[in-house]
Amino acid sequence: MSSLALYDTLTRTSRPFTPIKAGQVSVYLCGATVQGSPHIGHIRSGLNFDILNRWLTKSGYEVTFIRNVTDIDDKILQKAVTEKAPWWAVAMKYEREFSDAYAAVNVLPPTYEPRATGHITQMIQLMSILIERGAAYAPGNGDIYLSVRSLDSYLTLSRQKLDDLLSADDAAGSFKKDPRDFALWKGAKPGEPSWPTPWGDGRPGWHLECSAMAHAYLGEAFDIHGGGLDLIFPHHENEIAQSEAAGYAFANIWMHNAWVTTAGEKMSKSLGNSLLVKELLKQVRGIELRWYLGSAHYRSMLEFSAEALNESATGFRRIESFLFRAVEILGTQATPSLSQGFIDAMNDDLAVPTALATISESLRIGNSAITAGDMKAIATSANEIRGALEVLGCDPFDSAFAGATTSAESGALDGVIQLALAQRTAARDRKDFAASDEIRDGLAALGITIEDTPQGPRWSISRTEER
RNA sequence: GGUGCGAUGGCCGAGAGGCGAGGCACAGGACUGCAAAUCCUGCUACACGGGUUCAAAUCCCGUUCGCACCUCCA
Repeated sequence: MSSLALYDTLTRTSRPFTPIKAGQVSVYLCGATVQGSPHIGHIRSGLNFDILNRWLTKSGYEVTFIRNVTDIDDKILQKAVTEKAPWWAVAMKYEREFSDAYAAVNVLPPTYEPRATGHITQMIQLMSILIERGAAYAPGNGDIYLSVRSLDSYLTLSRQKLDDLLSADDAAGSFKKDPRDFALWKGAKPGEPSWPTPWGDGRPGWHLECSAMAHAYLGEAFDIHGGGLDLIFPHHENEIAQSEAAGYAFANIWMHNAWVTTAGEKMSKSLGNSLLVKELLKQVRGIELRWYLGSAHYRSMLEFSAEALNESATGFRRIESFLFRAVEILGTQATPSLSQGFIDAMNDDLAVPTALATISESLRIGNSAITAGDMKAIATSANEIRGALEVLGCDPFDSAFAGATTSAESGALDGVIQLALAQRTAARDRKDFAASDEIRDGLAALGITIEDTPQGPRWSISRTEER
């Protein structure tokens, strides 16, 4: 039995995972800043860490999974202006879109999903500690800055030197003691939301909320902190700075997922609508989108293409189809189990691509077993495949993916098709192949695929779309 | 300027000193009335130049190219 090793950005090595408290794992994932509709890059992050969550749970840990929502920031305020709506309505609208997108690809809800604006008290408390300890200062304009020169260490995660950084262009003429100091809190501006503090009215800076909320729900030290690669600097560096300056040990392991890229480049928010989750869900099912986004290793860039997505979806249907056939033949649902190969792969820093190879192997064995009529081997393969799909969040029998049609409707549809198939079988029996092919072609034109098996004909909805 | 990541067959995509990952596509075969589905077989790759080693896709040095971050990006 192998044990879990995870890659830690801080040490740049993969190392054995040992939780702080035996049997329990605490995870903090930087979730969305709800300033626009989610694209597949955003959702990939949630999905990669959902696989981590599921694997930890499957491995027997009790997981506390916190994924925040940052519902106040500059871009949300800008958006409120362009959308002519209150900032809180904008934030809520996009938060719902994120929730819908996560649900569509079967990302499990986190244990708790704290919002930044709900934790102003904790932020003020954290700032008080930082000011008291001399790590932060209020220069009098309403802003509060963290003094990076006062820190024992800084930039350990990104391995940069403070003096090598290009200085921020807003540094000139500001109230900052050092141009690299960053704002924990921003003084109130006319027309913008603000909250009262001992140092004057204002609103949170970008980084403070994660330190405050991680502390609120996971305590001074926790196991895993995750997020996108682009958060390493400045967001995570600043979280570390704030938290350590306050005397907290903070995260034990840092995990970062890579991006979805297009034409070799990181997706940006100005890219248009084509890669929004809600658009792609018009092309493939949620389970297929998940299979595609989850198939690359979380630390590898995933180069998006419509062809790759379709190819991936086709591959998934092949696996799914085996499970459906296995259930028909066995007359019983597959019981999820895990092969040793799959376990070893997942334990090796969530090596999903290697894990997928084990599914392919099980699939080949399972399909051969169907041909051979080897019930025991069919069951073993089906169980292993279902177990693997469950961990990857792609179990086709998961109620999360239940279709929208009612059983009455699908029963009626099956009845109609069975009638047609009976006609076709009769035609084939009298060797009237012109008539039988006409029926098959007619059904195909309606998007229904017919396969002749030793157990008789079976039908399925062909989901392959042109383009 | 600083700090990282990467380059693998027609395509996608793992691996990280020695035993051909896997998938897709393609070709041949089995099965089929023909298909579909499935199975079998084939397709032997690691950017370039040096070096270390009995052995390098993997380690070291250099080069080229690509990508990213450097204070409100997942």
